[in-house]
Amino acid sequence: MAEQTYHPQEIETKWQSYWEKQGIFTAREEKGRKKFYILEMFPYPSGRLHMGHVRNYTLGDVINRYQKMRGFNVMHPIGWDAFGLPAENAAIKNKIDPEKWTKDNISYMRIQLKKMGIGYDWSREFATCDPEYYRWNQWFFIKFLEKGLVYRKKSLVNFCPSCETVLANEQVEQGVCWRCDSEVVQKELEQWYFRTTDYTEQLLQGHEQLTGHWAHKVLAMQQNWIGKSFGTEIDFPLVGATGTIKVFTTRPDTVCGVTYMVLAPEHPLVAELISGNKTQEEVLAFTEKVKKQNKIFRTADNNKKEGRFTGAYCANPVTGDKIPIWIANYVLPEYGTGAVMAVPAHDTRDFAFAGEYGLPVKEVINPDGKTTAAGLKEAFVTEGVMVNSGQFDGTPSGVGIDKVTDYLIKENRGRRVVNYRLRDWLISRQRYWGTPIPVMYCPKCGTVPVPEKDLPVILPKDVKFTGLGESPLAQVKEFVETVCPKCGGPARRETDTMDTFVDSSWYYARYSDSHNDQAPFGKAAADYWLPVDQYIGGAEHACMHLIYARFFHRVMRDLGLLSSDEPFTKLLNQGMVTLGGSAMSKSKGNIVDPDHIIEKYGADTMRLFILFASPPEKDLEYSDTGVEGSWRFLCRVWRLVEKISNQELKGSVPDPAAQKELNRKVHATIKKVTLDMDESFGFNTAIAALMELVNTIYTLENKVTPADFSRAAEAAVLLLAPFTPHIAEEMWQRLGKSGSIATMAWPVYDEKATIEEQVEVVVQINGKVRSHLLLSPETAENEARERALADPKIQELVAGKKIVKVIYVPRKLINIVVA
RNA sequence: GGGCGAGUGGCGGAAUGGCAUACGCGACAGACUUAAAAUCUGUUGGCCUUAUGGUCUUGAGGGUUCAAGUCCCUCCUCGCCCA
Repeated sequence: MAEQTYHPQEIETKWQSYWEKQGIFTAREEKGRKKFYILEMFPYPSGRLHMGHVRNYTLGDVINRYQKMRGFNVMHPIGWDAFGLPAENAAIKNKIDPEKWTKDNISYMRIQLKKMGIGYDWSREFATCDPEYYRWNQWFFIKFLEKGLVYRKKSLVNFCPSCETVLANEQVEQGVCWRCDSEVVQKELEQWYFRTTDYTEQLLQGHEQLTGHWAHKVLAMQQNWIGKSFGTEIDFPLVGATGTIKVFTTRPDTVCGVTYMVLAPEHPLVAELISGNKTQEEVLAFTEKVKKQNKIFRTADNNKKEGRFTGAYCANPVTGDKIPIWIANYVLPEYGTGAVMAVPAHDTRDFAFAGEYGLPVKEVINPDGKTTAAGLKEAFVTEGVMVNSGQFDGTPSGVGIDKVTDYLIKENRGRRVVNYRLRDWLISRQRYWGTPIPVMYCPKCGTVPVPEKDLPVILPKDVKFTGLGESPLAQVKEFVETVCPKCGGPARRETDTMDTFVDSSWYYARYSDSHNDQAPFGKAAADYWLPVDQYIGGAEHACMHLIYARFFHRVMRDLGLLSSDEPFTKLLNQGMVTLGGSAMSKSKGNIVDPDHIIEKYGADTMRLFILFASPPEKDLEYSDTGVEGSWRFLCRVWRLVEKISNQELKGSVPDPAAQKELNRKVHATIKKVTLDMDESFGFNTAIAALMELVNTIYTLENKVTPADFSRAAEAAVLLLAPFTPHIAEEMWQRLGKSGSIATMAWPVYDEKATIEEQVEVVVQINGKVRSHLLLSPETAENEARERALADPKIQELVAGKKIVKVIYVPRKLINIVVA
């Protein structure tokens, strides 16, 4: 046997520099030519690539190369999500400048991406920490301000004590920080917000055009997050005082069962209601304590409900009953109106609270329309029939919701309202390594935006990192102290920076015109390239990046910067790469380093493994033997081409049936691979089909002419090109072809050639396979039936039985149903 | 508690309602070799059977259908999101 001659290390660097020198993946706008914009979520430059990156960028590159071969004008850019906390933490820990740390990481990871053979248009590369980029964050901030889409407000906010900064709602998962898993606490701070809620309905409605193109799961997550609910707002007038408490409820049918009212401790009426009360001090202390509690903890079902009576009462607008007003930890200020009408008989939490404090339970919904004699053991939360509700008695609760609401509207005590869970996006961060918020505070003029001509507000260098307290920028005198552009007097700069999700909300649009220094991007370029045709990334961004970007896109549209409604036409969410069944992580010590795989087997083997091991959406378990298998397959294809280039093929007497079969397999494979690429992201099955083709070529090697063999091998090499581009280029060259395979046209199949002359048709009796027939695919039903019944085995089994019917599925089966 | 998704050989996985287990890994046997690696050939879901063959099998149980991994209902387990 010949010595191994496939040396990926040599050919991979050779073709990587070829692609770069020839500018194979440099994209240019070409009017009239159909574009395809493929993008993967850009990486945070954490240091080195991990297998998750490898998967993400490999998937993107397969689509990139495939669509290019299909004739599209493809743009496939890359850049760096370069602002963020790890750089700052590294600075605190190792006394390295965050900028240097970030840029060193980028340099290393850029080399890694190139070593993977990803075909990027590097001319469009940028990092979000470049002032040329973040100046446009600042520019957007000011445009948003002009449009009233930015505002500053003091309120209780999520604060991560470990990251020393506030967080947006989306960045708190189950009560802990999305980045570091520390428990989030509440702090009252004055902060900047983007008015995402102006676009709530649009974000929801935009789902219509994304349905079918985005993972159902992601759309469902966003829908949950936006949390639209229809309900009734009811006014409960205070007793012995003017004013009302407004509550939002989705169950107005239970209004007669209200036995107490609960306000969130943050509710604006609290102070007034307890004022002058004997227990005022104690209740106040209680509200202060609860305000600091974690929200998830407060609302958890199994958490102990705590509350205090305010001493005040309100009246039930339907029954007129006098209702005590309580304050409790389980009501949050941001849900609905921050006040809840408590119906212990029909709400689990209210029931628990009532039990804790001995409050009455009044049943108003019952499955049979009677009352439960023994009293309720738990809340009855499902629908039933209204009881104890005066004029509404006997009404089914579904109907009751409308009836009660109509009554309240007539009485001017309520209204139909739509409630959303989505809040405005808190973008202030008390950190250094981010975009400075371009605002200053002047004692005379108040809050003054930095004039457009003065942008960018540059992030100062040589900052001290104490890791404590407010933004490190506050310590930089030269930065903070400035001059008010309005009055010329002294002013202080805002020292908070922007959430880094601002950076990633529009980077995909910047790629259309990366180096524009007059605007974030030109309209012509944006209109040519946008939206992104295919976006790829993890589903963990469903409620963060993917909502923010959709919001931003629409704002950019309304600013006249671009013309589409949605940023990402199609979205593919790749699964995780696991080892030992769990996600790779440093702390678990189950890391596989892509560099090592490339060193040992080359990038093509790594790419092939990752594509073949699992469909893109599913989790993928790393396996050394799986990598070996991919390597073996590539060696096998390589030897195929060597037989041609070394002219080892013997010109044996060709067998026409084998020639025809090989040709059929070639066309069937082109068809299978093409459909897998176009319809699903069936890269694993496409590769399986290629393996079958290669197996067939070997099997028929001695029964076909060298020309037949070469044609089949050429097709295999072309089909392999998007997956394993280096070896494909090299083989293409060795097959005597000129030009880069990356620029070749995708092979076309002949439908007629894919049809088999004879197909095996199964003969079933009562659904059980009893025999097989070889038939032409066009065999008519009559003939097929005769052939089946003539089969000796079938005759034996059918003998003496009555044939009820015969089902014939051409090319598949004949099912004889006997009595 | 609600919503969504998943559950198929020893393993990763494949199957427009039409032969379940393609392709790969692993394992076993053989060829080549002094030997090993590499490569090549063959076998490889369970049970019964010398074989031919039979029979069972896609988390569990029902149903629809000539035919169900696939559609419907009930349930179990796991994952994710929301509460």
